[in-house]
Amino acid sequence: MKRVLMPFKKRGHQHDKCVDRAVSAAEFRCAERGLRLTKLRRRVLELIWGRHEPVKAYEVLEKLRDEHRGAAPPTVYRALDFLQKEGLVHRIESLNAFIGCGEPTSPHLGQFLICRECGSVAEMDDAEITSLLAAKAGTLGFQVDSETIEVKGLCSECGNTANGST
Amino acid sequence: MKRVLMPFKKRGHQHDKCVDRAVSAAEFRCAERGLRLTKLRRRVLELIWGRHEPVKAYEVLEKLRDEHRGAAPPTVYRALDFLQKEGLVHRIESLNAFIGCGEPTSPHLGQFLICRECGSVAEMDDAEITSLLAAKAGTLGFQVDSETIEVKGLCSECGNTANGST
DNA sequence: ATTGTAATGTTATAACATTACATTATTTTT
DNA sequence: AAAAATAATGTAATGTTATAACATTACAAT
Repeated sequence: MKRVLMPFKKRGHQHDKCVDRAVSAAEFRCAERGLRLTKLRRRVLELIWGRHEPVKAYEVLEKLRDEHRGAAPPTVYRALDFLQKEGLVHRIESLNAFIGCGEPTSPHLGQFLICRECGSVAEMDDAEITSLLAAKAGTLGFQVDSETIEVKGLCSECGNTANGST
Repeated sequence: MKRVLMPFKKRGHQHDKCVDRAVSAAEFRCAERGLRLTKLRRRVLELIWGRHEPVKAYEVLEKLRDEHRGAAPPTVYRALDFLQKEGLVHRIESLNAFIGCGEPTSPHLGQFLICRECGSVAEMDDAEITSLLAAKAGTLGFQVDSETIEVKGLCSECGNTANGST
């Protein structure tokens, strides 16, 4: 019942590590479930993990094309569908973009905090929020299946350095 | 600090009333703010209020064209931008669609409950949810500007009649 | 070897949204 | 009332995001 699946990352952190961790986790998940993390899928996952910001499908496509002639929209969207279904990436609905999942253990929906300045995203999966929302929905007789929660604002790093200090 | 801005509506309710109320509210809001609810904007608002379900921009466009030759995508999107900015309609990000605001007093973001069976939508604006979310975001040093909350599930009417009773 | 299934290739198009610039309508200023 | 300024709309083109439809290839199971 962890709450923060992916915090905001500092500029200049060792990002290779993040990508490696994500790919290893994906390999483990797929092995566990008897699924194939093909070269294509792995590469799309890496490209999504290029930054801690949402990445667009057509950006992935463009990069993919540099190394894989014949890549087309379905190539990317299929890989993304697979990765999403397995909980390895999330779609950010309000941006039409995708981001690597901070903790691809079991598929889940997260709550996303999106910085309006730097674009970075943190992922939470907070049970209190989910259950409060379910309770409130319940008062209207609504049974919740899934939730999309995307919050925009200012991350700590951008908030601190904004037109003020030092 | 009302919580339910628009409940689920029964099949067969007097929907004309809903539309009239929405248009009147819009007229009032615009008068109050010195804005022009032009014929076009009013008509787009009516078309969005055609159902208690999200309506797509190109659906509006198609209907508009029946009565207004020369309607084009910008015609619709401009009207929708205006209506959104004034808090008269909301955009449902996860559906690329729009829905009339249940209580267009002051602009706000709502929390939307979307039935997977019948497609109807209820709108809440629950301060507890908003403040819990802000508090949780705060623990990560994140300042919330705005939130997108869209929940999918089963409304009471569909839940009751689903493959079970009677 | 044959067959079944999953994955990918390929072409085309659907669906959603914006840019850019011309024109018209309305309000404000003189 | 005329001129100027502003707001709204018309129009054409284009940009962006996503899927449909069908062919082919890779891999696994028998």
